[in-house]
Amino acid sequence: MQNDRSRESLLFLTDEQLRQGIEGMFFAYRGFTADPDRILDKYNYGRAHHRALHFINRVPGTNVNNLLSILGVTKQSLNRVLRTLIEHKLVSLKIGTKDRRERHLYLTESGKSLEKQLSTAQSHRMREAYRQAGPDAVAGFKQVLEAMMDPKLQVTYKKLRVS
Amino acid sequence: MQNDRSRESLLFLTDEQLRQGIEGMFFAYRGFTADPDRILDKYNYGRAHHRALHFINRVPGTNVNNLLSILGVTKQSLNRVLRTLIEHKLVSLKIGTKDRRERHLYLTESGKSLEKQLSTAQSHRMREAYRQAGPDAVAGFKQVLEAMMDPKLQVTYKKLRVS
DNA sequence: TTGGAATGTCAACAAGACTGACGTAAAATG
DNA sequence: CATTTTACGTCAGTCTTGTTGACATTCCAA
Repeated sequence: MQNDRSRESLLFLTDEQLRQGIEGMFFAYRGFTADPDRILDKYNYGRAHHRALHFINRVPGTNVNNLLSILGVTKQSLNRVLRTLIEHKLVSLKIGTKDRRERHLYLTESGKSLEKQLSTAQSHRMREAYRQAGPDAVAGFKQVLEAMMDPKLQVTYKKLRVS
Repeated sequence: MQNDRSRESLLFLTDEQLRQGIEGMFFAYRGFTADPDRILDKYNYGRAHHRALHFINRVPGTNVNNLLSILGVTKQSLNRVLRTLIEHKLVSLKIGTKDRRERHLYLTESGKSLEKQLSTAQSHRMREAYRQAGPDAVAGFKQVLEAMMDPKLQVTYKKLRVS
């Protein structure tokens, strides 16, 4: 068993297999973003807006620093996106009661509505891919994705899972 | 069996499951590009250069149009990248013998060397992720990725596989 | 009370994507 | 042979999203 396992592990990790994984990630990510991108275009937003909406929805009341660490961009970059979302009333700010330096972020009703539109489109493709591949494949898919993350992001990812 | 299958399929496709897949793709893609990005930075290149090098290496002698359809960008965008790669002697041009309008693209020795550096770094992470997840997980990973692609890109992806 | 943390903002810049328009060479076609 | 189409390059301008650096404000905590 241990031997079979080892042999298999050695065999299946050919350069060709790895290359397929690399190209798979590249092409799949294009598909992954394609549907939301079309919706965002209509409202003159970009992927950065989508990401902000997604994680504010996911962690309502998050402060800016927390969001920054999830998104992995600079505050200046996030701030520009956040400013337009606030101007357009998709995101609302609440100044912290305990620590009044902190700004807590929430989606407004229209923010929730757009987020829903985007996640529905993205989930639809994900659902179809899951359905085609089957439950076992999905389990494997997630295992590999998780193992591919930087350790810190892996922690972030898991935290989101339980919160 | 059919019933179990159906029930399982319905059960495991919860919103939470789909959301995890979405966030998994987001965080994993960051890991996926992190190592090559560090190398590219040192040479003042970007991801666009990496992608061009990767696919020219993968399909030596490809013409510009074919590369465009793989990368899914405009010719102006690709041209900018290609121009610097040619100036820096990482890529060489050969005018087609049969159709002299076509430019066939090849990596030079230094081009191959940089591509090797990049793909080694990227493969290393992929290999580790594969090793951690195991062979069955890898098979599932690829199935889901493939099912997530746009149909046209799925064809492109498969063509690269056999060529 | 003062240092540092959290946040915002201004400015400048770069990569990398886009559109649109135009030019050239060569192949394909009527 | 004349015309059209194709392949490719290029110029110009715009947009999004990222970066760094500098500086101001607010306010918690030592």
